[in-house]
Amino acid sequence: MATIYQVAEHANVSLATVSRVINGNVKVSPKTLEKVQRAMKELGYTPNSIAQSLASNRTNRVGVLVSELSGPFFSNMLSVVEKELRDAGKHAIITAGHSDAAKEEEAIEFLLSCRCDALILHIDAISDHYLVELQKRNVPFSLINHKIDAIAERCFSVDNEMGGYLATKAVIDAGHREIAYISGPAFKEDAMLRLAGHKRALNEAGITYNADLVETGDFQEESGKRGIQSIYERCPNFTAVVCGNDEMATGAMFTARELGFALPDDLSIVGFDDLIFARYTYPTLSTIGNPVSEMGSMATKWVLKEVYNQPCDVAITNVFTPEFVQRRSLKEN
Amino acid sequence: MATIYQVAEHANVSLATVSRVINGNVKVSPKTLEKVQRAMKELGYTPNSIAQSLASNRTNRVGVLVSELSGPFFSNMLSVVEKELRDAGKHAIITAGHSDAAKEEEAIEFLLSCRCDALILHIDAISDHYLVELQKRNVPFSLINHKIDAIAERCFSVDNEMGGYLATKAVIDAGHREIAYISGPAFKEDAMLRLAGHKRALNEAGITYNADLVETGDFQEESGKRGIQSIYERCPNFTAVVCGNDEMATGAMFTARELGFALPDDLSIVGFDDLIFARYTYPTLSTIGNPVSEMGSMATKWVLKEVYNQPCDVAITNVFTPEFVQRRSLKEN
DNA sequence: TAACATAATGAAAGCGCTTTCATAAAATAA
DNA sequence: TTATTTTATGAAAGCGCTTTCATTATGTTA
Repeated sequence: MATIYQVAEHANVSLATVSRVINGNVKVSPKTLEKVQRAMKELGYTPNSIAQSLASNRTNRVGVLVSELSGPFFSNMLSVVEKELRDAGKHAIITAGHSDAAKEEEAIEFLLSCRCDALILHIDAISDHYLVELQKRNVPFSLINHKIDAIAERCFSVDNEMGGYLATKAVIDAGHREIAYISGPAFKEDAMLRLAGHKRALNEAGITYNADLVETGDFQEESGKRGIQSIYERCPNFTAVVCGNDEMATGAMFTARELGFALPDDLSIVGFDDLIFARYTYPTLSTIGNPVSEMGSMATKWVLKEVYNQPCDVAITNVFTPEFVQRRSLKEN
Repeated sequence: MATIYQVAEHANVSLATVSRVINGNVKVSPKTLEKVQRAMKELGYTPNSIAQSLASNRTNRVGVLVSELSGPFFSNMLSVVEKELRDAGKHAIITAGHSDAAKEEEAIEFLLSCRCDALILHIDAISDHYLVELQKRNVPFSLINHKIDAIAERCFSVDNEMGGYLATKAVIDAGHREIAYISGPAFKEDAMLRLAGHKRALNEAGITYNADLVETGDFQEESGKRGIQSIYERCPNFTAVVCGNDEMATGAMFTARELGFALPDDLSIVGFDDLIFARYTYPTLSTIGNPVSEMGSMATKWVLKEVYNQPCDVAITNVFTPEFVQRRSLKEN
């Protein structure tokens, strides 16, 4: 592989000049520019990014932490983040935190030890305190799906309360009054916000909140099965169930059938997230669109702008508004 | 961040000695070893991987090319590959080729320009010739889901012919005789092998192959819809349809219902790949398990062994045997 | 034209490591 | 003990770039 020295010699300039045309931040005369570019082309030169990083003290690495690498929720987001970073000439170093505080911190330490220029974090368990501390270690980071007021400008999230509200409102608008709710775990902020939105919609419609109609799951499919089972045993007369996410909704669908409900005629089900498989379930799942890719994109743009000083063509949006996605699993009552 | 110099000074040895304990390949006396290790700990030293790469001419980067970053088929594989590489201290640089020859070549050039030590490739469109040429450019690579006899030892694939055979055999064993087939595109080797397996199963059962019962799709859901529609218009009396992959199977399911089939009573459907959503469809999808994660794992192990000379604890398997996964969409006729 | 400001270029140091080669210390043989 | 081999350590070059600072070439003003 050709080096900058060979290009310099071939173009009959110094290597400093070659470096300048590579980086394009300092002016060189049109004449030498052309000479150098021709030399680079003739030698098939590509800059050695490792050497660039070492000399410039920029690794061009961006650490990305998500809950899971596999699974439908994140793969779209990763795909977007990765693409935008690559287009900007940066490398994504991707890790998973598995919704566990210790593992998440370990993953962040790993990313720091890689000397990432910046981090894009989707965390589930780490305390706000840790993140505020992290800020002081002068590695810039942006946050997805989590909002901390102290650093709101670098947080990108969906309005979960609004999403919860919209889900339940759609169900109410379809004529349902006895509405079960399977929530995500209490320690997850988004789960609690969605539940809060549910309550607000009930309240607005003058429906009294009934704790017997609510069950707490863990966002996994199995807990959707258990959730609907428990609620059914307590009060079997609900006509709709709103779930904290799509995975639990598919579990609820499964068990609802086992319990003898015809779907969607006897029971309407609504999810949250609009995962890819929401279109494959039967009946297809009505849900709340969670713009996870858009959040990823925005978090990436923030990093490119703030850390790498790249111009940003769109306005930075921090909070995204969710939308109800109508499919077949919600039916008029 | 502490550098090797500071560690050397703190431990009162030369930086060459520190380098030796970091890499552990040359012997240092127990006494100095201990001194250096203590110094490293006290200073909180972590080696700068960029500097290591520059000096050693090893980037510790492994390029990974898949068809798509998002979507269920690859996310599991990526998850496995990424984890195994990280555990080995390597970085994965991940790209997508989008099943297009030009884009795939471009992606490979990109990975080469990143100076990857090795590549792990899942290609759809690139010619064998290109790959054989690539081999001469002295970047080692392994191949997933594609077999080239000239470099078989670095190819990791499932026995697609066998998979196609098993799918159709299961349908025949369930008593079906009029079996439709929706194939993947003709230019994809795996699609053709699956179809060949289908034909073999028919042949073995004494069923005459009827081209009217076969339609070619593109492995996307929509083409499953179109495929079953076309076949239905030609000969509407089939009782089962075998699909080249799960995506087309879900499309076929959808349109089958529109055509008035009750599933699985009037029509059995079998897919291929066992994607995550095969468990969410209704009825749940009988399919062929494609060990895509295992192939990814094996391709990674091959790279670690051959390129980085790391010991490998398991035997290298090049060809994986698929298995039929029984669910509800296949019913006795 | 002289005097000065400005733009373009080059020389050289340095980024944090690895690795070769030379040397000093320790172990072994005679 | 001395000579010889083996082992551990250090000095220094070099990996391919960026960047500062000094220098030269060019342009501007009076």
